[in-house]
Amino acid sequence: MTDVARPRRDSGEGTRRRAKRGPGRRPGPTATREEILNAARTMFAEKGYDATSLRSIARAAGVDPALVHHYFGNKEGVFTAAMRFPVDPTELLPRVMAAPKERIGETLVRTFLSVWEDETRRAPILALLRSAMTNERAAVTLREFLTTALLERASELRGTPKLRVNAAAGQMIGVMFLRFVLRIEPIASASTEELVELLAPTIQRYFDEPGGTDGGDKTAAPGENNGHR
Amino acid sequence: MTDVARPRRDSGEGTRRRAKRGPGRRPGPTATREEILNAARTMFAEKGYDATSLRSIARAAGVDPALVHHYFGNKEGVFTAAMRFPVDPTELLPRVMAAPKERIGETLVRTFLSVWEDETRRAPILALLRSAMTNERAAVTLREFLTTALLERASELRGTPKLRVNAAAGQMIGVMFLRFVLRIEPIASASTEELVELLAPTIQRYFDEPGGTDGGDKTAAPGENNGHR
DNA sequence: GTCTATATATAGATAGAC
DNA sequence: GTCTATCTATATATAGAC
Repeated sequence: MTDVARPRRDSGEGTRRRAKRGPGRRPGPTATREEILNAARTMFAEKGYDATSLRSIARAAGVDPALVHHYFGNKEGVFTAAMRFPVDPTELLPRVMAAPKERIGETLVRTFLSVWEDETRRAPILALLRSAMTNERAAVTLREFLTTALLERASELRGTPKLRVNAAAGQMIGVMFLRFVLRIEPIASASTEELVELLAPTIQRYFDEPGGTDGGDKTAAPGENNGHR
Repeated sequence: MTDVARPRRDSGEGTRRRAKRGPGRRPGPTATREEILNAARTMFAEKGYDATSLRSIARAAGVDPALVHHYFGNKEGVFTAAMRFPVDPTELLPRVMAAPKERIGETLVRTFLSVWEDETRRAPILALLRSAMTNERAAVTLREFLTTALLERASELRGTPKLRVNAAAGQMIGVMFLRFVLRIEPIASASTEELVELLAPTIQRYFDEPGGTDGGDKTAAPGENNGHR
């Protein structure tokens, strides 16, 4: 190697990070931790787990990479801290499932959309989705959340066969994928009302007919676990 | 990981790659290129674009990393070469869309499933899906393929509004995601027949009712572009 | 609590020997 | 056509100064 090995040696002069500031703790209460988490949520949402670096999170948050490490230990620590799910199913799900029998489809679609249209709630969900595609740890996190917190409880609350709840979830997730990830038209630009018109009957049907089109489904008896796990 | 700096200096003795062999071209016709592409398809399917390295592809294919570069130039070259889509929509789609009006749902679900159940055809699709989540190049590839090769042509062939075709695609993609990526039960273990029973009526409905539940849809006239893009 | 400096690993890519 | 060796960039992680 020639002379290009270590190009910089001075500190705080040739580097123009953000505002010039001496070392040591900043004055005032520390909101830095939350800023890092917000930046991390955005980064994980955009790039997924593996492609998001601690350095890029630090850069987005305007802090030093070592500070991120200081707060959360390592990348996985940042991830699990950032991925506290932004929807509380224990509050949201019973409210949805308590809808009148014939409006369960519309209620569910509207609730689902209201969460996804909200940028601050969509980001962490997208982060989990993106990361679950390529990272086993994220896949386990998402699978467990979906299964125990949403799907199984929805099945129990309404006595709907789990397979049909899965199908309804697939419909909603698939549409969100086309709308927000691939941004395929015209569904990416459709209004909430258009989507409700389009999807509510499908969701309604999954929750309406416990036996499917010709009664061949294996069903989960309402309020009772049929031993599927 | 190597224990010290440069542990090996000789060639073909201390290294036990696969079989011992001298340098230079191997005898016989060269199937190496295809082997590399097969390995690349598997790797991209498992890890996505960014997390797949040229070195890991070479390792999986049993060749030297430099050879991968020799054939395909760079990582993007390997990707586009590996991602030649394993389903030919110009052959498959008209066959599906020519089904009897009342069996379009079942036909489409069965065809879709037959592709996804086939490991060799599922791998490259999964690769595209995974990569599209985190990589813009892959997202563009997948969006263009889905839009021009599948969705718009399906809409034209049947005169179905594009928004409804999008919804049908979302249903299928979402279910495949739950089944093959997240492996959520019970849909991950459901049989083909169960899935046809479950999903065919939904797909059928999207292709059946051009006006939606109360006629509010914007429609695409058959064989004519309504100027949505 | 926040920073600089650096150890260590691995990525994509190139040059050139055989 | 296939390989070794190496360059450059960037990743995660750690040590310790202030």
